Order: sequence, then C-alpha cells, then structure tokens
Amino acid sequence: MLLVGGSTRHSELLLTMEIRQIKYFLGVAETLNFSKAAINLNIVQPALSRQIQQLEQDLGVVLFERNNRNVRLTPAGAFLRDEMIKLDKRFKDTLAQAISIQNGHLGSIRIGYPGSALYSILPEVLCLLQEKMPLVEGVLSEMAEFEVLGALLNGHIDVCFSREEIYDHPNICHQKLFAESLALVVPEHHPLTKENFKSIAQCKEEGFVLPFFANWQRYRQLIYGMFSQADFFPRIAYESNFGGTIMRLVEKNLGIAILPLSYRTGSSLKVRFIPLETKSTLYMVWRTEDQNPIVRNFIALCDEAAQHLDLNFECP
Amino acid sequence: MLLVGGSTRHSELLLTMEIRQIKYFLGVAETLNFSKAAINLNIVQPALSRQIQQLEQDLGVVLFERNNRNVRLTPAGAFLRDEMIKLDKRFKDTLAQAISIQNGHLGSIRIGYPGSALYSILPEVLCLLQEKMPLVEGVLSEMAEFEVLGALLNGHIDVCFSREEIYDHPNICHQKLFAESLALVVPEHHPLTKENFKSIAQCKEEGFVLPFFANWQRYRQLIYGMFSQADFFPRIAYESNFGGTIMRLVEKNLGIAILPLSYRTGSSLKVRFIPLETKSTLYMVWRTEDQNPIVRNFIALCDEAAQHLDLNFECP
DNA sequence: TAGATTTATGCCGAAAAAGCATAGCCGAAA
DNA sequence: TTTCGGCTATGCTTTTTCGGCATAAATCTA
Repeated sequence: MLLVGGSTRHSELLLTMEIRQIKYFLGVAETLNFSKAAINLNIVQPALSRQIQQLEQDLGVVLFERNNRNVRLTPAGAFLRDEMIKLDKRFKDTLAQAISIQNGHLGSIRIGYPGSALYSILPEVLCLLQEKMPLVEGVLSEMAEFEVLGALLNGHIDVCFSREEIYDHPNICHQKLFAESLALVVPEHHPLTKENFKSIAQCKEEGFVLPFFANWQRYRQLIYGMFSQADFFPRIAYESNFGGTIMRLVEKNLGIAILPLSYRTGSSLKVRFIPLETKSTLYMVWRTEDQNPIVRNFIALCDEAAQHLDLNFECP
Repeated sequence: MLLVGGSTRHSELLLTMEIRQIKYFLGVAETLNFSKAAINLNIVQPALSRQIQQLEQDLGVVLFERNNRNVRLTPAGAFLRDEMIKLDKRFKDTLAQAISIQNGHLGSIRIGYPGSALYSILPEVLCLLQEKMPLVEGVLSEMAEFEVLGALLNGHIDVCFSREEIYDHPNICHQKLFAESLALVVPEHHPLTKENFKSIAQCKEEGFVLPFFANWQRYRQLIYGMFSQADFFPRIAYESNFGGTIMRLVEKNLGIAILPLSYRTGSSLKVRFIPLETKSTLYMVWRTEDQNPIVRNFIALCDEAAQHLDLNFECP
C-alpha cells in the first residue's frame, strides 16, 4: 500500500484487503475445493480463484497449496483461518455491543444527587435500572447543590437530581419529578406533635438547624418563605449541608429543623417528623444537547419511578 | 444479508461491510472533520460522506452526530472506534505471525528420533533451532525404528532421525546426515581392549545383547553382516530396543553389545567402547509432499549440525 | 486414450466507488 | 444584520473492479 505524505496515523496502515475476500477464503478453507466453495458463496469459480489470488497477494501470504487437482491449506493459511474465525466472532460481538450502546442498554451513566434523594427516588430508580437495563452501570456522586451545574457542564456527571430548577442556563434542561412535603423535625420528647401542630409560628422561640444555602436559591426561598408567611425570622443555631448531621443535632436537642419528609425513611434517630403544607419539588437536570441514549432512557426511568413513589415515606 | 439455501456455515454471517469503510471511519473519527479526513485519506469529501453513510447503514449504528457544521462521535461510534483500533492491531499482529509461519520461523515441529540420536545430533540441532528460530517449538518423540514410518504417514511426527533409509515408500524422503562408527561395548574388566582388539571374531564365544530388530532391515543387515564376515553367528543372550538397557546388561556381565559410538557420551556405566570399522549412517526422513517451511528449515539445520558434529563422541 | 473434474485466464458487461460541481446550512466577522 | 467562509450532502459523470461466461491447461479415472 502506498503511503502518501509523511503522516503516520494508524488508519493508513489498514490493509487494502476486504472482508469479502476473507469470507471467500473461509469458504474455500472449509471445502478445500474452489468449485464447491464458489457454489456455496453464490459466485462462479473463476471469480473466487481470482479473489483468493488477490488476497494472497495483498497479504503476502500463500494461503493454499494447490495444483490443478488438489487444494490444501498451508500452515500459515490454517493459522489465518483459525484467527479469522475468532476475529469474525469478536467483530460480531463488538457490533452487537455497539448496537446495545446505541439503544442505551449498555454503558454507564454518572448520576449526581443530593443526600435527600437517597431516601426517596434514587433507590427506586436504581432498582428500575437494574431490572430494565442490567448492563448499564450507574456511577453515583452525592454532591452539594452548588456543585451540580459545574459538574454537569464539565462532564463529570451526566444527570443530576436537584431541588433547584436550573432554568437560566441554555445548555441545561430540567424536568419535574415529584413534589414531597417538607417536615418539621423535632426531638423525640419535644412538646410539638402532629396533633397539636398548627403553624410554624409555634416555633418562633426555637433555635433552627438549617441547611447551608450557598447557591441554593430556590430551596432557600421555599424555606424562608414559610418563615415570612408565619411572620418571624428564625434563630439559626447551626447550619449544615448534610441531612444526617442536621437530624443528629436535632436528636441532641440542639435545635429543630425542616427537611424533606423522605428523610424519615433513612433515620433511626430519636426524632419525629411533623409534615408541613409546603412541598419541595425534586427535579432531574441534564445537558440539553446530550444525545446519549442512556441519558434519555434514564430520564424516562426516573419519570416512571416518580409516578410510583409512595410519598408518605413512612419508616418501617 | 440474504442467506441462500439452508446452509449455516459461519462465513455466511460475515458482514457486507468493507475494511476500506472502517479505514474511512477511523479517519473521520480522528479529525471529526469530513473534509480534512478526506484529504488525509486521499479521496474527495463527497465520496467519504457517502461511504460513512453506507457504513452506518450496513452496521445499523449511527457513528456520528453531525449537522452541517459540527461532527461528533456518538457513544456507540466512540466505542466502535476504540474496538476497531484494537481489532486492527490484532489483525496486523496476526498477519505478522502468519508471515513468520510462512517463513518457517514460527510454529512447531514434531521430531521423532531413536534413543541413539539423543547422544549425537539431536542436542546439537536443538541448540541450533533455539538459536536461529527461537519461536519454533520442537516436540520430541523418542520412538522405535518400526514406529517411524507409521508416525510419519499418519502425521504424528513431521520429521524423524533414523538409522534406516526408507527408500521404498513414494511419500517418504530421506537424506543422509552423517556416519558414525559402531563400537563393541564390553564390561569394564573385560579382557578385550582397544589395543588387543583385531576382529569381531575374537567374540565368537561371547553372548550378545542385541537390539530388537523388528522392522529394522538395514541396521540388522549391518550388524549381521559383520558377523558373517567374521564367519560366525552370535549367541544372543538378550534383546532390547533401548540402548540404556543394553549397556546396563553389559555392565552386569550379562553379555557384550554393539552400539553406535555416540552412546559413549551419555553413559556413566562401567563399560568400555571399542570402536569398529563398520559405520552406521543416520538419516533424516520426512514426508515428500510436506511443504511446511519449518520442516525445510529444520532439515537444513540438521545438515548444518551434522557437518559440525564431533564424531569421536568422547565422554567428558 | 478419452472423458470427467478442477483450477487458471481472457474478455465483457454491470455495479460500485471516486471525482466534480454545487446546493444548503451554520457560524463568525464586519 | 448581513455577508463571507467553511462544512456536509447530493446529483451527475468517469473510472475501477467485480462477477459471469467461455475456455485453456492439468490431472485423475475408466
């Protein structure tokens, strides 16, 4: 093969040989008879003879010892036959995998999520993923809300659960999954109960353990909106961006908190959840231009999981 | 692809795709620019566009996301690119191996030999083989003379050292390697010595430990010819087809023997070798029609080894 | 020795690939 | 906003090559 220019890229080294010729070669190797092989291959014998000659010349390997009567494989020919059969099989497997990838049934998806999703939709959707697309690997990254946008844009994750609509960026899409009640989280022996609770105003005097709201516009508005409706500004005892921390502080009488109700599922701490009217929405966000079929499939799966979600989040 | 007839042979499943198209695919995958890739591939851009379209259709996989401005690999396309590069490399390695096989520098050769060769030419030629064709594996089979022909004809071995010319079979070739002296083998304290030995007739009264001559025409004639020249017929004490056995019996005063002188090299027994005038020729035999280049190379190597062989076979 | 079988070669028509011209689209720069 | 430049796609023509047919050459069989 004539190389043109000084380039050394691998593709230029690919042989001029054609797969059709390999097919013919295997056909002849099987019968060791050009005439019969030609019939099997649905071509005439002279065409087959010439294609084999061409192949031998291209490869620089004599494949058959043949006189006008008998045909036998050379040792190199026998070796190539075995290897070509293996390569053919591998090629077919590769193609099948590529089609699976195209269908979004093979590959991996990197999923970002806030800690709260761990107790609501995340396990549900992972079960669905396992069930419907068992060859898709989910790579999980718990992350703070303020990291989400960057992680999506620089490609560290493909999709993310979020309590923030990200509507001001042209390359990011979002879609509502479900809304769940917020809940007041109080220590086990706190006087407030589901029965005597009427309004958040009853907590005017309490210290609050609140999330760390950096870059968390919508959720902050949601929480503080409740306080302004009740016409007071909470005293902040502690801030933490980790729900488990918040609940532990509540258990230890260091304040009360407001968390999505779903946290109740994952907690064995001595705290009580008192559901509020206000609801927090969980969104799915992803890159608008992302054509990855797994992402599309995954979003559909999230929708499905959200619809079947039990929003009462009772602990067992 | 349309399958014709009821045949299910693998070759019919091979794809219609062509390697040229894969080459083009890798070219585009490298630059992600059809125009530039076309220049690298020495074709015009429209031809390249159409070949990629054709490939995508044949494979059933969309390889690139492209609008009129930008080209990107799909996940399936990226996967196929990686796999095709690996397949290409493996294919090239395979081809290189096939060429080595064709040159007789890669593969294996099954070598039959009589026990005596173990002390003369066999180790020499194996050293040469290791030195000059390190990728050729020698598979060794010690065998009795009467097994040689069958083993060659049914393909259990490719070549054999032999003390018999096999000249009466159309499919078997032979070639002389070297002639070595026979020797009288006597116990350590036997009265005969190199100095006082004149003729085999001096052994008229001895019992002999002789080889088992089944199917061993020429060698038998050689040995018995010596006896008839000395005008006596030996008393046969034992027969054995294993030289080591024969020497051990001699050591234990159970008879004297005639063996090729080369056995002296391998023996630490208390026996003495008294060289005779008569020589035994070692031949190389192989299948006439065997085109295996390794066999050809190996025969040449045996010639070379035979020429450099020290025919005195002194023990160290 | 004649016939049957098998591979190789010369020639021709059909199919496919490459080349050429150009349309159509998008983004960048004026 | 408009124009220009760069990119891919498409229609058409030319060139290459592949397959088919006829047949030669060789070898085995009857």
